[in-house]
Amino acid sequence: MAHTNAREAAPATIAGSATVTGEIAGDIVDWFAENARELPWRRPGFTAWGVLVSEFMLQQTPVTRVIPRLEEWLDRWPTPEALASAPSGEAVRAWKSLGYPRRALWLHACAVTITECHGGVVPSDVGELLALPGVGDYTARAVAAFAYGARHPVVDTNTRRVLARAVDGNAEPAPPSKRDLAAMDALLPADPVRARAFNAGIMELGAVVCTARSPRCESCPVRELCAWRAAGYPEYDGPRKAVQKRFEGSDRQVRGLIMAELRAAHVPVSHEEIGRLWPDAAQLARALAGLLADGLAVPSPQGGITLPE
DNA sequence: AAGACGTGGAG
DNA sequence: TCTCCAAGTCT
Repeated sequence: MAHTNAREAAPATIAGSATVTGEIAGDIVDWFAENARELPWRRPGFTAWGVLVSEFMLQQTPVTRVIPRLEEWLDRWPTPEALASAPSGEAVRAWKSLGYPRRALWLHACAVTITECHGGVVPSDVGELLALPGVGDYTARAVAAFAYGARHPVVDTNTRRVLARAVDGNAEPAPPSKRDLAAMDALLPADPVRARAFNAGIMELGAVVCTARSPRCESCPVRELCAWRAAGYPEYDGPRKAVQKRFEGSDRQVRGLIMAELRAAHVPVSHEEIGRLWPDAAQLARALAGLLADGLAVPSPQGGITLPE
């Protein structure tokens, strides 16, 4: 398996006790203070709006791909009000090839709601954040914690993997569940400043050390406390994760081709032009129908298809 | 509550 | 080449 060079002799450690989990949090906070990457959203004075935009872009998308889009976006639309006054199609166009373009539409809708219902200020309340389109358990708490310093458990895929290994002794986390929030909450330092650092630090640890493929256990700050290591790095034995379907030839690929065409065009794209994008007419029609249903594409009064207003 | 939803880099 | 998977959310 992939962890061969990370394995070491299993120490006799009692993992999972309150003491150990408290040490884990403290060690991660200390490690993060020394090892945090310099990222745009960690710059002093980065706005709550910037945090919200970055969290949308980071959903299922690697940091390195997000950074250039984020900088462009915030230069152009530095406030929710600025984005709200632009056509939603411009948001989709500026999203470029980040993927999952519904996020651009949702982010635009967030800007409109924030402008009209929240006085142009990104909400700090988790309930109000959850009410925004495209904002789920992760993003709502990430904004509350990172933009406003509130003490909430922030649970993403990195956090779940680190907790699965260090606390539960499993190679991989169980499928996401509401219980993850409670589990993280139990580890969260009482002090909001440290809680914030722990939330960010455990994500960072999962992103750069306790990675999915080849964890760098030799440089892990909680190596000595890790339940997975203590158990001798047992392989994952839970339910098999659903295999992601092949992208080549998929409806997703066809949707992507159509969206790329709409982004590139500044006049309506004719059905004939769309027809040239993909040989399978039935699949193409299905993809286009889906985009129309999602509001990512709209019929133009003059004929053809465009991005939304 | 599985499955849909983009894209591209790494191994 | 091909599989995995990356700061999730929605239905």
